[in-house]
Amino acid sequence: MVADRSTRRRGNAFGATPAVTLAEVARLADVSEITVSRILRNVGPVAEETRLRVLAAVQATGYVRNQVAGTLASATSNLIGVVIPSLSNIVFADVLRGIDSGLEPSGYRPVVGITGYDTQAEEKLVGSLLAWKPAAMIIVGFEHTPVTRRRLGQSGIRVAELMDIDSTPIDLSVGLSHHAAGHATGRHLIGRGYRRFGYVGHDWNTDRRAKLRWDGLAQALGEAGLALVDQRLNDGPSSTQAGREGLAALLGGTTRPDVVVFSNDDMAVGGVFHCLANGIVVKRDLALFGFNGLDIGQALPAPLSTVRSNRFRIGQIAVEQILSQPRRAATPQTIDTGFEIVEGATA
Amino acid sequence: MVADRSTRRRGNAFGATPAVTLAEVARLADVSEITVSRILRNVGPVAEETRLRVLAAVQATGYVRNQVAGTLASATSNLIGVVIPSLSNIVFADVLRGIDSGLEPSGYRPVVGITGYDTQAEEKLVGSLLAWKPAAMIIVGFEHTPVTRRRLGQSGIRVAELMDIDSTPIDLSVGLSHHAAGHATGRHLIGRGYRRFGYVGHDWNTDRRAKLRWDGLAQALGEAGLALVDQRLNDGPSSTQAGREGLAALLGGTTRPDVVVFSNDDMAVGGVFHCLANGIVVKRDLALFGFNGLDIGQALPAPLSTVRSNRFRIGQIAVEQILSQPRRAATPQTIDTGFEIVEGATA
DNA sequence: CCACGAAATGACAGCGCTGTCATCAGAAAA
DNA sequence: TTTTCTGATGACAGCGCTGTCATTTCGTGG
Repeated sequence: MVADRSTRRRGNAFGATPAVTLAEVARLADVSEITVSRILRNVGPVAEETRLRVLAAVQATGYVRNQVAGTLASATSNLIGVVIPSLSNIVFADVLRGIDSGLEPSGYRPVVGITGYDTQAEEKLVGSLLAWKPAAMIIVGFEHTPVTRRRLGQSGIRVAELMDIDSTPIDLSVGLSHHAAGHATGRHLIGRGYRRFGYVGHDWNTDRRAKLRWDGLAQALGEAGLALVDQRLNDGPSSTQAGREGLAALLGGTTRPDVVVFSNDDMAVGGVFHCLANGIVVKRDLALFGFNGLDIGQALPAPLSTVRSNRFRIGQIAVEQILSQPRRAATPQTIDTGFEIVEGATA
Repeated sequence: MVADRSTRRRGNAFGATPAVTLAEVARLADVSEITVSRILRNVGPVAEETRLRVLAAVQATGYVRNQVAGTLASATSNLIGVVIPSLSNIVFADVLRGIDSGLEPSGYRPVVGITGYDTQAEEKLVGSLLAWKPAAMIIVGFEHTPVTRRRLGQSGIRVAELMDIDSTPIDLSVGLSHHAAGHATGRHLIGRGYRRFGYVGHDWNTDRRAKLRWDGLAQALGEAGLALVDQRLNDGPSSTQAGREGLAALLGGTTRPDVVVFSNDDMAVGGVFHCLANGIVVKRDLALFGFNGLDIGQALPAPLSTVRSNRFRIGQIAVEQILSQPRRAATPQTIDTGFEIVEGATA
């Protein structure tokens, strides 16, 4: 005998609660399912009386919409895949905040994945996120495996690559030119009279953008007939501690710089701490310069001289673009969110 | 005449790509859909030869699984709803990191929502996350509207409330006793000889845990026959700047404390900066104490004395619990992740 | 040479919802 | 009064997959 298939499964994977369906609400309100569906989605004409009756039934049953079924039926997802390298770095948390803030009024929800700066991990992640048929994907950077790039390309959905605009995007990129930021840093500091440049940085393999800034800086120096007098590269990720140690090491060298550019603010703050702990008067004895414009840098006893990247806006703008223009343009687009030199008091 | 319904819809909401289905892969590999499904999910016995043929077909078509359909059919979601108050505070970013790290090997994906410390916003969020029929929900804190609490309770899925264990959870709570942490702070500092306690804090309305720590501190002081000599409460969120200003205001008062306890490390770091900028020698002139054990505090010229909360572990443990025990226990559980006093050099 | 069990595969229905017509009152227009 | 809308509601099929049997195929022992 054939089992009763009509009750084969109930509740979720973990064998939880029965789950009220549209059908039950409809029965209770004495209307058809589709009418309930319409009311809950605010589409089509519905008599006020009916609406109230249905809403009461929803209330009474404790009905919770099943977006999974809805998404399948309508082929309209309200999920947005978000792929970021890390949450340890506040920069990406800022981007994610921006994304969330842009999404907030729309009802779209971010599904997040963290790659740990590993493009292989990213590949898997993108695969599993695409399986949810998200309405769009937002991903940090341009460094993807060929497979990732192909999948994103073929998905047909909008794909925003953030932070960086120094390459050609799959569909849309939102960010700033890190090369230009590095260059502007060099010009700015040269303009202020500095000549002996030092550099303290972190791992370029996982942070291509830091390398781009370095390139820009080096180019600006070259154009002025200058060159870095010394530099130190830590091979871990950026951190205050790494910046502190990096500056200590640099100052242990033979040539004393008059200004040190750090790969970012985290590192630069570490540099400030090194100076504080060693009686080096920042700016008078040694100028320091960062990148990002983090709050912490501005709260220092002497606000950090740095470049402000508009991370929050980058996330927000990406979302605005995607939501306002749900189909890809014929050619890849790039949105430059720019940057500003923050004078500060350390350089 | 009736339209051809078989082609009524194609691609996603935004009218994107055609989308390859299981059926097409099956046709190409000359097997049934269910066989393809089994192979992709690694279930049931399958001939190696068939597997290879199917995988080749998957490759050839560029097939991407549709988790939405799969979830609906199997009533088994691999989404986990995550609700946090903010990402500006690194503490919650740490928790989210912990969650992600715990989820990573399992294939589950976090769907994130940010409340902005607003329980009304949380209510909406929880509603829309539950609509995705997640396998579980992870949420920060105990402060929910009655509706939120009811919905979470009735959902039947596992619900983890994080950070705090000073209330009875809906299902599971993972965190530390903030009251105990505050109390331990008081005992510790009293033990080191401090008697004139000051306090600099931020808005308690949005951070109940800070209030709990204050309560514990006050209690410890009371038990020793002491009381706070003065305090300042900023009514915004915690920040380095707020801590800096708070300490300045406190020191402008009439009674000079010998130690100042801050509501957290962000605030305390601001306090350190104030001292640095005003020639106050930390510890000799004034001791400072924080809470959280953030990296930034430990990278200061003199490492901050504080209490380490194991935020990353909290997220991780919550996930481990949920995945290893997918059904609710008969009674609510609480997991204490504890805390440690970090001696540091500022108190 | 046949029965039997395990391995491999398939048929079928249905998960819970929504898009697409179709239908049916009642109001407005003719 | 009849026609024509417009507003309100419903019937139906199907989104793409997976759970549940059912069936086929083959190796092995009697």
